[in-house]
Amino acid sequence: MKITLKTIADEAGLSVTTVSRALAGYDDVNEATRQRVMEIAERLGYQPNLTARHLRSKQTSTIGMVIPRTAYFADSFFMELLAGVGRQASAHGYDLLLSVQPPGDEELAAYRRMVAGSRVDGIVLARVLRHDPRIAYLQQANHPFVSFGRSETSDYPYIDVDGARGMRRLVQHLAENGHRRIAIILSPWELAFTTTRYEGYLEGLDAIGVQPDEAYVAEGDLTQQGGRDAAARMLALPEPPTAIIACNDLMAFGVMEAVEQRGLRVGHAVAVAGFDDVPAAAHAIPPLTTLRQPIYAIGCQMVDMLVRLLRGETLEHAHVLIEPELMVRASSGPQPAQA
Amino acid sequence: MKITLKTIADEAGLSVTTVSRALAGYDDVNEATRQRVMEIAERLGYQPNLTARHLRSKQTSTIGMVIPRTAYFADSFFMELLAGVGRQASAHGYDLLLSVQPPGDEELAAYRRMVAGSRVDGIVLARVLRHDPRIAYLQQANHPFVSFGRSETSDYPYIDVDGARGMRRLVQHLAENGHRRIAIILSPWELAFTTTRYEGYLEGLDAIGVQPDEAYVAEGDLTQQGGRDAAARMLALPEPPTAIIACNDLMAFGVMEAVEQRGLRVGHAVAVAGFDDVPAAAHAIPPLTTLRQPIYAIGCQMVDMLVRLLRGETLEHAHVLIEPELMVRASSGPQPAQA
DNA sequence: CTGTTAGCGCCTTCAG
DNA sequence: CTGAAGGCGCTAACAG
Repeated sequence: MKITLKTIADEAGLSVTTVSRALAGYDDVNEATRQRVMEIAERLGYQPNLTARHLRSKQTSTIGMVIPRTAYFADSFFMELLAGVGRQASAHGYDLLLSVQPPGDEELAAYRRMVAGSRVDGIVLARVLRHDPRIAYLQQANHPFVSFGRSETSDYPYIDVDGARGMRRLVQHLAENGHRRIAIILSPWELAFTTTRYEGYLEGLDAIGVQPDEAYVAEGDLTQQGGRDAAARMLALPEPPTAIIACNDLMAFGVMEAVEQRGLRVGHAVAVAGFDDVPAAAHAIPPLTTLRQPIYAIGCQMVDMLVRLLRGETLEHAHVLIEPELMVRASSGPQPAQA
Repeated sequence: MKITLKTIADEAGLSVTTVSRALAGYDDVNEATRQRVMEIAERLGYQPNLTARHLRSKQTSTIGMVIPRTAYFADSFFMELLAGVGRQASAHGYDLLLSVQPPGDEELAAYRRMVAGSRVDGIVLARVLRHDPRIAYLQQANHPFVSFGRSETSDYPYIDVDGARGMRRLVQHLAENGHRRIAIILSPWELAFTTTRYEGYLEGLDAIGVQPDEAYVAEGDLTQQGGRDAAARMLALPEPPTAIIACNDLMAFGVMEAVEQRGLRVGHAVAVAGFDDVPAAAHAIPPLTTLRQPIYAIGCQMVDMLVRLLRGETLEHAHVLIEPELMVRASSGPQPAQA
């Protein structure tokens, strides 16, 4: 038998209203009455029905997050983000509603259920697309959200890693190591960050006085396999690149495979670099040079922003740009680099 | 403005009831009427208020999970479990409600909110204690749940890794490599699995005809630091162990540190083994011999069990025991082992 | 085939 | 200081 306000009211010979107010700490309740109510509630182990409360109050103290069930779920990106989001949500007294969905229509439907179904107060989302239907929906529904990643076409609160800056820095680093033929394996174009990273790459080349070469630009699918295939094609060119940048670490691991399959040594004949700094990057052989995204911290910060939004505060900094940290490791030789 | 059944009812000149039934697909609605209702709902982008529906139906299609915010959260245990649980919950059409809490009273309170607050249909929990107040609560509240781990004192549906069997196997492996002085660094006693693993260790020693020695048994705290300290003490004994088992990989990494700090070589002078097979185990130097727990798969299976429970089915196998796989790697020499 | 009534459990006016 | 009434949005039983 569930204990409700009514149970307590009957037991105390009071009305539900009074019990509710006594427990809520209103000051228009006789102190003796309150004591009695509290005592009974305690004894019966009363726990308010949160569903009912949410229906009434139109607030849920819950933050929503939809996690795509994709092939490249294998990379730990969402898990780490989730850890940060969960951690900080907890700190602010929020729970997390999670929906794991195959990307596409079902994913969008999950957002609709959460938002229009009044299950969450706000939403955190990641992996922004250039034309992102989720964001279009959330904006049109006027529902609070913060995203990891930005698209140029519209304005909303986000945190993003400054991919352009990171890439410029990386190209510079490779140039300092003597490289001129620097290739890049991009992420799919529909991902918003692809554009900025590509621009950074081009700017980096420009800064070192190198003409971009179409043959040195490929589009990958973020998987290790994809990285390997793209790299294999490039290495078969008459003038193969001496350095290959991949837009994530997973593809970079694939690049390393391709380099070795050609009988070349990573960090010597060919420099390889990634993006993310997943845990495995430091343990790869050789350790992978990469641009570190502090995903856990970003998750925390997104929640901070979102909670402020939910409190009705206005964000002084609605657009946060974080510089990725260049982790120089042995994969980006040629000269022996320290781990 | 939120679109509710009433919005549609007004628009269509019908009662809320009829609209509800039309959308729910009842067959006592005029087909023409249904078409009209559906059309309007579609046009207005109607989305049922799930909170209201849950209140009415007393079902939420949501599975709850409370994640402790502990020091040893750093190990990826909960993240991997969560991935499995999320994956499979999604497959069954369930969402996940997550509450990250500091362990202790607040943790229990989170369970109470979820259960008594009617926010979830069932609960998945992990890291069972010998006397686990969460389980006591869930049993008393008669709320469906499945746990990863068992306690001997009471009966409920669980999945567990057969720690005793794993330890017997591991001790045997070490004995085959010539070890007789085999030490163990246990997890805290309050964790239910500590007992079974310790028993397996003792049985393993018995099987190879070795008398257990109290000096070779220590209690660790599951952290790397803790493993290092415990191992350092043992290695300082007049007759130090030649093999050290740690109850999780994190502590095993600490053990490896301690061994090296004493100027000894892991896998040669001293064999080291862990439990879990976290991703880093295979990449450690030398790679760590360990007992693999298929945590992701266990998460999936727990949800399968739970969903069956929620459907009112009875579980033919309410107690599932999984054998951990012994991953033999170089850390458990003496003779050079293959990775 | 459709509408009225009722209630899930809670909270917030508004009377008394 | 306390209670009655109303409604959040939805659905089920019962009339008509």
